[in-house]
Amino acid sequence: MYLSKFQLTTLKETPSDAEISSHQLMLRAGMIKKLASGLYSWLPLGLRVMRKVENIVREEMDNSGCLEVLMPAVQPGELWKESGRWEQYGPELLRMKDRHDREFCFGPTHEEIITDLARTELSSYKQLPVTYYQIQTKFRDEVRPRFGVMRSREFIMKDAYSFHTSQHSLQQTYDIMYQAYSNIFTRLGLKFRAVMADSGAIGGNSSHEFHVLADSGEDAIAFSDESDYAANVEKAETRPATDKRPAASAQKTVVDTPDQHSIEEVSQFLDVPATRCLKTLFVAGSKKDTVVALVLRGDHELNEIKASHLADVAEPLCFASDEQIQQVTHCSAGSLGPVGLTIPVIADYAAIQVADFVCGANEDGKHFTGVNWERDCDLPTTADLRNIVEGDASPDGKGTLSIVRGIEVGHIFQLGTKYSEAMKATVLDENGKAVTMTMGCYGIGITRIVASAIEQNHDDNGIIWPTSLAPFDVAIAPINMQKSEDVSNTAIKLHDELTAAGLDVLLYDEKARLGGMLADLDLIGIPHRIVIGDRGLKEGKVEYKKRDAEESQEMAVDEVISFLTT
RNA sequence: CGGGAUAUAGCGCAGUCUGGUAGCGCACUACACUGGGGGUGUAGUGGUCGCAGGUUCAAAUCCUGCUAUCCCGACCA
Repeated sequence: MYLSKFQLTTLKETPSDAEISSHQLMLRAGMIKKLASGLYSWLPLGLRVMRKVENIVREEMDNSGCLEVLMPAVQPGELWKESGRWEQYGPELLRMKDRHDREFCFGPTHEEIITDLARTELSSYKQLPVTYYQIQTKFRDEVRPRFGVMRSREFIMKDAYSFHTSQHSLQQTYDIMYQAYSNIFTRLGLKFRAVMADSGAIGGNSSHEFHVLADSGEDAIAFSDESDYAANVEKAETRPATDKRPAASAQKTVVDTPDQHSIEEVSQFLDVPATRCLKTLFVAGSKKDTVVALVLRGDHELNEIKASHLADVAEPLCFASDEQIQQVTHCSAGSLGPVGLTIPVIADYAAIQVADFVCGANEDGKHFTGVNWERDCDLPTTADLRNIVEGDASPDGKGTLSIVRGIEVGHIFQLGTKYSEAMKATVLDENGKAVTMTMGCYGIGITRIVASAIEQNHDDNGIIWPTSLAPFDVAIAPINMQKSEDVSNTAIKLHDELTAAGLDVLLYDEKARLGGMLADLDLIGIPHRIVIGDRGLKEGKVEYKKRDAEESQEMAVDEVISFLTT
């Protein structure tokens, strides 16, 4: 491809409304252009990358035995009413009416449509299992679209749906999809992790999220250094400690702590590490007008989802009001502690492991030091109340946990019969009896992958594409091509021969100074770059540099060709 | 939906307080010079100042209403 026949519109300045690197770089490189909030046009350069992602996904899905279909983006409301989601789905569902006043929506997902397809197309167990997939535009009317195509309203997704007559068969396909997803992200050249989702709720391996690792990711994920365990931080469980609590060595003492409320303040004021301070939070109980005390180690954070699942605690979680706290303790939040409380007390597993701890004295401006469970107050019931932190033991008992940030780009889960039952999707089994099909569902955010690949691979100069995603494989930057026949001939020769060898080559044949060319090529992230100049050609050499290499190297023209094509 | 901000050329911004015929940088066009990281010069193109009303001899500027966009929060696959 000659640049003069392509379209490259790069920006030197960063558009002001782009916050994260991938968004800024996609705009600067001229990959996308915003049309309205959450809506983007894909320009030629960006589309090339997206097609690469699509093709890899498509190949791996095909290799896994899935069948590609294409369903309408606009869907009749009728089907959504049948599944019950017309009412359930909030304003995120873009609803509309046609000229006959019939209701439709722009599909945010396709369970209803595929289930309708399956119930009319499939009639025998002999046709199962089957997995359909499509690569298609979705629309979700996000409350707050942001970060460019990372969280846009219209986006492209690969969604797949499988149909089975047994849980066993579903599990088999699920495992195949898990492997296919791993293959896809490996081929894309991305650092990723499969992470357990909904662990506990449905149990077992019923749901996994696939995350691309990047510091700017919206999710925090915990993984073990010695096993495959990996989970979303908000879902990762902590376990009761197996060690014995250290023996008490200090006396319980009341100390004045005027105006010291937060753990940070108290810990600094008394010069006691936060790990030896306990924080006590009052929340609404599950019975009306009751209050429950939750006790956590000072350096830990309450996990509101875990807490709200406890039988004694109201769901959703609701913190006690100042009046309620006053009623129970005659003091205000900031001086609360578990000593002498008459309301139910639930402590986190880690909190009861602390000896000689600091806690509020339930009296304004006073704290206890040297408090010990059992000796100074009853041992409370214990539960998993907190967010897991770096260094915690892995819940599977193997290794310790590290925490990294990730961008969710894939999700596989077992749907069961939620849709097939509501929509009466059945086939006849061996005995000629109608059975409701069991379903699985597998999504990959195509457009989000493009953005997350950039989040994971860029530097100050621009994007560094993994080779499998790059819009072009090789870029040729000829110095003064318009004036030097040597340079021009070599550039064209390189372009033609590399292209003939099956590489996507971009020849910078427009008039520009070298600095301009290099800045452009670094920005758009082409993996291999060849600079050609008269000076080097006198020695028969051109200059080759890999995008992420520190230094360039001199090579003979033929050498470069064989280097890049073998 | 709550809080905050912005809207002037394709992009980044000044001008608004104090009303008087639209500015700067980048990009773009033409020509010349220019071999190592967005170079220089000369000459150009491009804007009914988000929209609608009002005040005024006169509105980008003051007033009213609306719309769009962004940020923080809540919500959410």
